[in-house]
Amino acid sequence: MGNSPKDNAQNIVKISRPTLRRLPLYYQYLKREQALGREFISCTSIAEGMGLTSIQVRKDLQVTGAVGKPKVGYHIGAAITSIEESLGYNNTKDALLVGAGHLGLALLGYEGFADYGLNIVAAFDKDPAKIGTQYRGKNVLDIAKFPDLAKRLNVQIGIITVPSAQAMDVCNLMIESGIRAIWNFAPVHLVVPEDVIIQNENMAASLSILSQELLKVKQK
Amino acid sequence: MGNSPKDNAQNIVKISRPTLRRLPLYYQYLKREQALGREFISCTSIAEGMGLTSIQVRKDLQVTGAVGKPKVGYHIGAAITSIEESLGYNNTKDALLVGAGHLGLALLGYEGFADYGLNIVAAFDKDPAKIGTQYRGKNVLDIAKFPDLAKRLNVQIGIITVPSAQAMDVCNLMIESGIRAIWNFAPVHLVVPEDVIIQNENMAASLSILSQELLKVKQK
DNA sequence: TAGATTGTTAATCGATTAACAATC
DNA sequence: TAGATTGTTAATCGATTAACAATC
Repeated sequence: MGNSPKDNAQNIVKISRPTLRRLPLYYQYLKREQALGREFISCTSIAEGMGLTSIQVRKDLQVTGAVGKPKVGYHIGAAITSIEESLGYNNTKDALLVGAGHLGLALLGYEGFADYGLNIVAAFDKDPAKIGTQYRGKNVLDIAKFPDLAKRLNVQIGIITVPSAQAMDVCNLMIESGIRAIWNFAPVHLVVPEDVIIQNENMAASLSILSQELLKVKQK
Repeated sequence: MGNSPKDNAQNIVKISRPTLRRLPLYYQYLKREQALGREFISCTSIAEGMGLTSIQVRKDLQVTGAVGKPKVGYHIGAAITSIEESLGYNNTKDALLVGAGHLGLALLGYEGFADYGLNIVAAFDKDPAKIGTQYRGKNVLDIAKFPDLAKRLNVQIGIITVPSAQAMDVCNLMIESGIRAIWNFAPVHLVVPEDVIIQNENMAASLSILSQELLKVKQK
């Protein structure tokens, strides 16, 4: 019945880092094409629209389990579902955010995260002026309440948007409160136990790539 | 006089993408060690502190032109300077930002960018309620004034922090105004001419990596 | 001097690209 | 059917890791 050796591997498929970075982009792109009323799309077309090669698109979609038809291409809806499943977008995960500054509020209020299965439950801060306020229907709570709430809701994801100097303290607090994965926006290296996952959002890195490219162009 | 074949290559050294992403992290780390009063550091020590291998650290520092002494390690100050030079942190670049929402203001007010040679001159928005306001001494101006100011100051870098739906329009406006490099925070694929550099800050990608790791751990 | 640590060349690993067969 | 497009296997490219010689 046309079974591939992948069928029994199911969810356990390891997705490479570069592919993992591109999948959300496909997702965004396909969603947009779908909104335009399109039903099928070839990987050549995706590649052109996204500035990649068609082979890469095929390889990437393959790891999600998406299947296309020769001469027709991929069913957009099915491809979207495949990506959603392999990235876990469909089972929503709760998160708590610490640091209700502008960046924190930007993340707290960003509705787009729902698409990626992320629900930021509330924000925390130590500033009395911020505690008790709301932003887009979400509360800014006293940081002292963090451990209690995290444990009660069994939240696994923490988001750090405090200044660098406080990031390590917040990180420790999170770990003590049972947080297993930390999305860190402070430009510091956080030291964590083996079993805690850290994902650094490193804006300085992107910036470096940008200025490097700009430098290269100027030298020509 | 111990000249290496790299000496005449000077600034033209191509730095690989992965290295380019790590260099700012070394920079941050070394700055912190320097602040602690340390003068020399071995790559083993850097590697341990940052969760990398010592060989990788040596290779990375090498492309910046940093030179170490056997048994002593790298002079921290000199290594910092090397990174600064190869990433262009020392010649400050002006940038204009469009979209004075929370994310935009977070970037506008972030003092850390100065370290990376980026100076956000002003923000722009179309919302009359925001136009004319200030944040940390920087003005929020009418988007209508963008082309004029960009041309007059000969600004090369534009930062997009508007909602996805408006990003492409803003992008076009920037290009018409002479912007050559765009740092895009909207989760859309922007189509630009060959000679315009786009750097997408793709939060969804980082988020995907985080949830994927979390998924993997759970399955064990 | 002896030993630690850098610098450099070689080997491995993984991701991208190319080629081509399978198929609707 | 013929041709476009997928799926898959092989070849290339580049980055990481390993090994070792150079040197303070």
